[in-house]
Amino acid sequence: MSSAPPTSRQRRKEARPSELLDAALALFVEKGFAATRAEEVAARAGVSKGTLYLYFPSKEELLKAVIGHTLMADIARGAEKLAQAEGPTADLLVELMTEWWSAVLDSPSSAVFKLVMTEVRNFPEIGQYYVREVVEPGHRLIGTMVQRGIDRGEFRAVDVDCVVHAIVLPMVMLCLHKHSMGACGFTDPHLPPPPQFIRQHMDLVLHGLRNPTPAA
Amino acid sequence: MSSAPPTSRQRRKEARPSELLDAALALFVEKGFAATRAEEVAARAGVSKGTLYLYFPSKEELLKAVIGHTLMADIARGAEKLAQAEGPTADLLVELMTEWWSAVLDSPSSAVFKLVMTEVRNFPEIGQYYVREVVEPGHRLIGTMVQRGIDRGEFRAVDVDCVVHAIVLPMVMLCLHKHSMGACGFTDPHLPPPPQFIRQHMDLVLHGLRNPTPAA
Amino acid sequence: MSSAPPTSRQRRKEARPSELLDAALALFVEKGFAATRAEEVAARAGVSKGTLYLYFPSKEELLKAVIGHTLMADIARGAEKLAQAEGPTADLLVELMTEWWSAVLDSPSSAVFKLVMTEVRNFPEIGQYYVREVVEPGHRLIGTMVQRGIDRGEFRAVDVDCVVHAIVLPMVMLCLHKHSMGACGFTDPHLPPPPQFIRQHMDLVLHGLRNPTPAA
Amino acid sequence: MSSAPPTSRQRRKEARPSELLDAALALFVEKGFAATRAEEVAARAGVSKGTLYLYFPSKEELLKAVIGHTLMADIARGAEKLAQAEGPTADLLVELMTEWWSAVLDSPSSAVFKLVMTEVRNFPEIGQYYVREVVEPGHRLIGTMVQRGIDRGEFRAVDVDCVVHAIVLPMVMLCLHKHSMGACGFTDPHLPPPPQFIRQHMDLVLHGLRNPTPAA
DNA sequence: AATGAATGAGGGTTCATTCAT
DNA sequence: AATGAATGAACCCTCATTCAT
Repeated sequence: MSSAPPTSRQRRKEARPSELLDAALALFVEKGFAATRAEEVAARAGVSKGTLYLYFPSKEELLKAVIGHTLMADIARGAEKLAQAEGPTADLLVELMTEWWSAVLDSPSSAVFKLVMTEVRNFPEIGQYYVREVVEPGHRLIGTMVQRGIDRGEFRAVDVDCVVHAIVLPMVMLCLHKHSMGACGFTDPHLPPPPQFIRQHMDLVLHGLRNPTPAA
Repeated sequence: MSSAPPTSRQRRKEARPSELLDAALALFVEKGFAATRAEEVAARAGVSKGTLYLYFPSKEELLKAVIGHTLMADIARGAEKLAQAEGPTADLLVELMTEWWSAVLDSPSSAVFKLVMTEVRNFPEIGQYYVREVVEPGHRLIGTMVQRGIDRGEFRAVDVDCVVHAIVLPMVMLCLHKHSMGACGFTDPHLPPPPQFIRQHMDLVLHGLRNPTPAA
Repeated sequence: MSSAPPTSRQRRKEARPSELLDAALALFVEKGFAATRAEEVAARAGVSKGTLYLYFPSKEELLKAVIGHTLMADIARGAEKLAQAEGPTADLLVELMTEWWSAVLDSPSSAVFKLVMTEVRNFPEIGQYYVREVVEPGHRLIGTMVQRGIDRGEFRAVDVDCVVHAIVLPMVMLCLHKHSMGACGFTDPHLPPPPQFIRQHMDLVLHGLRNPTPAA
Repeated sequence: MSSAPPTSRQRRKEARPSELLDAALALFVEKGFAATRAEEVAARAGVSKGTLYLYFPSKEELLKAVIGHTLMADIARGAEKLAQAEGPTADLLVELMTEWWSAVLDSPSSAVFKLVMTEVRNFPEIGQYYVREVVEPGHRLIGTMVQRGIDRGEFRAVDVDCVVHAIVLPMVMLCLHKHSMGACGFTDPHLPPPPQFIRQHMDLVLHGLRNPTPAA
């Protein structure tokens, strides 16, 4: 009955918020929230200034929506894969981290890290959201894997949280770098391309973890 | 002739730029460059709006001066210490890194990392300066130490650049965190206090480096 | 042919302009013309923004139509009654003024006085219309009655125009008050309810008119 | 010591708020609050847009200040004169009302009545202020005079409040008219010039008050 | 050298009006 | 006839910068 084919007008209306959020993310990360004009966001999404305000009540609400809208999908997808994994923990971790972070680095999600960093102090709600939805689930996931390695006798009995940080922080830095120095062409000549860097980094950390006398 | 003892007025005058730079660094890092009003900087430095423009021709020039003014000292000091060090490389690295980064984290220098990150894309000159004065000297210094460990047979023959990154990136993240999420009270409950975190992190990395058959 | 009973759609269509005018009058008087949004008028009339523009080419034309549409009927009705009246002039005036103004105060017509007052200076055509259709007929009507009282020896030979003003101005103020201070709950505690006020006021004025030696 | 002659800069700064308030009153009454642009107010006061905001934090605060700033003086002056008056009550009332309202009509104060009327519904605080500072003191003052006339046997024992309204409402209407229809050139041809109208009006009302058997 | 009043360009937001559906 | 998405001119307000004192 009500399944009439959506008119082009309707199709636009449904796509609009997403288009605006994408445009906003790109610009907020590039120039900063304060230095981005609402009109620029609209223009990049291909609409006029007024239209932006049809979908978001203010620039600030747009910012919050940007944070909420992105990452979600990627986080969920990562969680699933990690949870179902089988086999030697070290291999698993290397494989999954390499894959997941490579994907994030290639997607707009990578920009969110910088956006949160630059804007939390002006909009603390952003921080709450980020900790709850990103930091904690992520930390828990990886921590579980590391603990599994220890429990199985594959890893030394190290401090789990510290290892998680050692794994994650450089990855986050990579994301931050991509959207700051990296985007300006200041690519550190010592830095290999991301997937390779990630693998090397994981190897290094896991080498430090490996139990010299496995299940002996 | 000009060696008369400086009057309090003169002393003030010489201190002004530095006071303004400190104020500017704090505010730029807290609110972002674009969201910081020139008058706020002046007020925090205890002078009037007009006075700011007596010392810096524009807000943008003030930003560049802020970047240039800070870090310098800390970098130089660190370089000296590392260069003169003696003894087993691992111990040296742990000791010096712990000490230097702890100092940086406690000083306003730590803020510069965030400032560069947030503003490079709007002012690329900042990036050039940062790479030349901070990234490269720092990388070279630590790289030299790692190489020394390998040369002496203390470390495995790993990729030096990768190790340097593994050492440095989490430290930089710590600085970024301090001035973003951390400043909002979102302290990761898994994160130990900085000096301890640094030491743990260095231990982990160096454990991964250590040669199982030293000088065998 | 066209005498088929009007469908509900047609009935709607004919009622539309009137519903819009009522909504517009209420809102223009409440918030002022400039502060009223076209969409609010439409919403209060139960139609969409676009529909408003089907009936009125612009917000300004809507305003003019509002002025023209109201009052007309009330004015005409009052004129008729006054013209046919018989008996002692004082009684007639008291009776008719009390009745007519009470009716006006209870109807939306009372709002027009305020609307004219607030908007003439921005739309002078409103003033011309108001003077021609309301002020002059009204003044002439009451003036005729007063003159009749003087001619019959019932009233002193006062200045007719001045008396008309003395009668009318407080009534108009009552209307203005109702839609400004009164609508905000600032009812003057000294003010009796309208019909009683009108009667008292008429008594006072007519006491000042009455000839002490009638037809002596 | 601190009585240095005020520089021209200082003199301007002190005069500014007043100049802005005068400009604002004139424009708000002419075009209505909503239809007046902040820049117009500034321009009429001979300053730039930004300067307006140096003295008033928003357009709305400017409106409130306008109401509060005007009338004050005139009200106070009127109160004094009325209080000190001597002689037959009727003469006193005629004299003082004529003089005071003529003065008000010639001053910018007369505009405040219209401003309050047009804007109360959007800014109810205005109403509270107006009732407290203008309506009630004024009513009390005139009421006292009328009561005095009754007490001395000069006036009939009429309803005092009703008389006060009969006296005042036409005067207020005169003020409203001056700044609405009157300002558009729609001068009622039956209306004599204000001072004469006021005197005639007072005569009419007092004739209705006068006791036919004074002190008999 | 220091101040802070003044400026005016710039950016967020609203809303009358249009027009494809 | 009716809708409501889209537009863009207009308006409030901010703030970097200037300059008379």
